Amino acid sequence: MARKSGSSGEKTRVAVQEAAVTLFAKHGFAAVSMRQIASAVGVQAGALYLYTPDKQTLLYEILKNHMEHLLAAWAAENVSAEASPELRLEQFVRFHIAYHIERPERVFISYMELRNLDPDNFSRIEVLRREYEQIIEGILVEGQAHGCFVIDDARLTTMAMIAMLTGVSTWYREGGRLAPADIAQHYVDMAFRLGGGARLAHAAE
Amino acid sequence: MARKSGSSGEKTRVAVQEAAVTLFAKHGFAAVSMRQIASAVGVQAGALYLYTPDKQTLLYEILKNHMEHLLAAWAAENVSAEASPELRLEQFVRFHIAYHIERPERVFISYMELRNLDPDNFSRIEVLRREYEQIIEGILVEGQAHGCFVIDDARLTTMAMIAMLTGVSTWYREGGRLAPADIAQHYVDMAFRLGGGARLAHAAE
DNA sequence: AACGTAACTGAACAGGCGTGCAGTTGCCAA
DNA sequence: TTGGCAACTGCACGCCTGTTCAGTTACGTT
Repeated sequence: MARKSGSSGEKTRVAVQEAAVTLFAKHGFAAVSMRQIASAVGVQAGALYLYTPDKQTLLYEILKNHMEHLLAAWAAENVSAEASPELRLEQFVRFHIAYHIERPERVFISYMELRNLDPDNFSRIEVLRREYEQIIEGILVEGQAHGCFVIDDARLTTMAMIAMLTGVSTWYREGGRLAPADIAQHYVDMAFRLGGGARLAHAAE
Repeated sequence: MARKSGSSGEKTRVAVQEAAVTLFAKHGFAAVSMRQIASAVGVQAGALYLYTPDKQTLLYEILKNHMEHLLAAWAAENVSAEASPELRLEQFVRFHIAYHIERPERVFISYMELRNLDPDNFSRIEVLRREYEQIIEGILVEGQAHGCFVIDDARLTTMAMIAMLTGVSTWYREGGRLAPADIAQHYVDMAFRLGGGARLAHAAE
């Protein structure tokens, strides 16, 4: 055999990325061989090099796609920059939780395999990460200026909030005790508490 | 050469663990070879097997030591079970932040390399992790019963708080903008906010 | 129907992997 | 001072690694 019947380059390209994502998430980048990826795709190892110049680039492309898609998805939410910081924080938290719950593997890889990027690729991804962090930091800073949030240290609160929100991907399992929408609601509440503006959202109390 | 002059089994045993911790933290378990560890210790690869039966056990021992030491260190804080939940939460947060800031490598490995444990070792470590999580969950639940904390979902708040607190190890660098004690204070404040008991600690505002 | 090219195989390369073990050396107790 | 053991070397084993490439087959176009 050589070329498979019904084969198409684009289909295989996608299959390679998906197989790599699944395997990297389960075993880690360094622990997965090109032969394992190839076998998951149903192809010989050599064929992978039609789609990536090397293993390192395969990882980089996965992280880059993930971050760019994340940023584009937030942009597509079309949350107006003139909306109140409270509304924007609520929207952001719902978006972040939903996005992270839906793509556990890519999220996992994206902060687990950063150290396996070579320095150049690492700093390219860092730029995108920073850009994403700026979204929430901007909301908090503006909310503080408006007086609707009470924050001691915006940078530290940003880091704490991102850690708290992203943490959902370490324990969430499909079909668990809470539905995604309930989880999102709880995180909205907790984000408001952290921001010192515990009103809105849940109202009452 | 064979035996080195001035050599002692116990010294080498410690050196092996420390070299492994440093290398695992920097490159990941799977990406580090026994030969690299040996070379960092100043020894040939074969000599490592005087101190560990295999690479897997070396990782397990590191995680186990870390978790046991963490639990023992908390116990040594001697925080009375009769103290108020507020006081206990404050003590716990200060302890957790200080501990995690002082041992970044071991902390990093302990949640990064869990998936590289074989199933038996994994569940042994999970028991210890659960035990640690119970400490904070217990404080929150009791505080809720006492009426000094206002919490919707204790389990979820626990996970959020642990993620927030442990997140410090992803960005903290020695000599950074904030001193450890300041960071701890901020995290105490934020923990109280999350727990819905924003009084105490910082007082005023 | 013939041809070019896209898709893929299968073997090969040099090097690294975890681990085992016979042999060598330094240290300490008798 | 001699024996025994603890500490370690150096090489070997079989296997796996990422990557390359000449050869083979299916598909799309002319």
